[in-house]
Amino acid sequence: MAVQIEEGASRRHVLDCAARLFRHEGYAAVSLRDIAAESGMKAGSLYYHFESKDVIVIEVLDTGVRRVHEAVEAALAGLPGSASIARKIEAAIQAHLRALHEAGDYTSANIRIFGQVPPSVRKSHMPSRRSYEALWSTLLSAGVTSGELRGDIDLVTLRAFLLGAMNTSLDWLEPRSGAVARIARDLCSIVLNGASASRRVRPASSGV
Amino acid sequence: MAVQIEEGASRRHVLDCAARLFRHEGYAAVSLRDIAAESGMKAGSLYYHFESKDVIVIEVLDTGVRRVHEAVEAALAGLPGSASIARKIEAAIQAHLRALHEAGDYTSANIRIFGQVPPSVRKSHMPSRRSYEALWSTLLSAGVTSGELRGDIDLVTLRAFLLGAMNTSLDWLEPRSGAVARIARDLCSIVLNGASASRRVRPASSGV
DNA sequence: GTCTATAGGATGATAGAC
DNA sequence: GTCTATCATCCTATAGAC
Repeated sequence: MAVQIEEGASRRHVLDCAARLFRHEGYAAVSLRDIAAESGMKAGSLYYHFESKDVIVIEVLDTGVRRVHEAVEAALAGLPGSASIARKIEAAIQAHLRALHEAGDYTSANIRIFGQVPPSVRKSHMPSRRSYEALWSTLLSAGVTSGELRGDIDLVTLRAFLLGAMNTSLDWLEPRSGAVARIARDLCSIVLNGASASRRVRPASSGV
Repeated sequence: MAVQIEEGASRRHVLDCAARLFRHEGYAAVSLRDIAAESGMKAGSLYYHFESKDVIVIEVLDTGVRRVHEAVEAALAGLPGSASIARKIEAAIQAHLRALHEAGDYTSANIRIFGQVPPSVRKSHMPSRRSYEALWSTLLSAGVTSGELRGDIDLVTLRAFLLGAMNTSLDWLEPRSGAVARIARDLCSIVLNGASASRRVRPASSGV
């Protein structure tokens, strides 16, 4: 048991360092020498743990999506089955944004470098992405079926905009305390009051 | 006059080629040799027209934002001054998405490589971005002032989500005929019915 | 204006000592 | 498991011929 725990320890350490570098520097700007130095190693030593740079990148990408996926699943599992779609979407948005901004380097690195990696790497990573997107498709479809979401909007479009809007928040949101919660509330309000089949719950109180 | 027209012709040709390559391959994957080959030149010849790779990249980035900016300004100028904010936002979204998907390589390249360029390049390019963002801030602020948009949503957040959602459509939207118009309509409907101070105009007709 | 040639340096990956 | 040393290749940029 203890053997198994220790088995991949330094491998995991290298991945942690790689994720941190990719997050802040981007894909192409991070060399194997950089990853090695950050890990307290020399470049050649990395090849004992990984057979190529691509393998490292793919593992960072997959881990990033998996953590967001698990965070959102956990948030949904924490709700009663009878919860409204609105509540579920709000919980999912909150969990996605928290994972992106607070849960470390893998999630941020994933969004940051996905568009920069070679096509072969992206291809290997796509199944993880598809799996997470399916969670959202299921959620939104259930909303349409139950009548809580409008039926006249293409769900692929809605899902893409939602994920796109959340992910680009990495580019401009400085992670101050409470900021993520506020952003999640605003985005949820914008999207839900547009996508919900019912009329807006609370009208804007603009004046006195 | 004819002299001036010809003056920067091959310089412009190089930029066209660079934009096309950056759009499809990303920033780091495109070398000066690639740009030269695409332009029908050798790498060394580029230095007659540009003093560094950074200069080429910055010019591609600035041109990309400028074209979107001009397209949106033209769309707004084509509306009567009395047009509602909703109509103006719809026109702006439509113009932004058309410029992104149909108006060529500079606009797409800009979105694609912005996150990949060195910090010094990004810094040089920021004024162009800020200028375009100001257009949207003005538009949204006018909507709040006139009472057509809710006053309880942070406008920086709204603007960032709108631009983010539109820009990421490059990642997943295959540019079929009519697709852009449909996406623009859907996004506009989602955002406006959430951000508008009035209640939803047309309730979802889900059945017969 | 475009070419060839090359400087000067970084990169991914491999071989073999320890 | 980690090291040193190195290969082969690529890069941006420069110098000088034509």
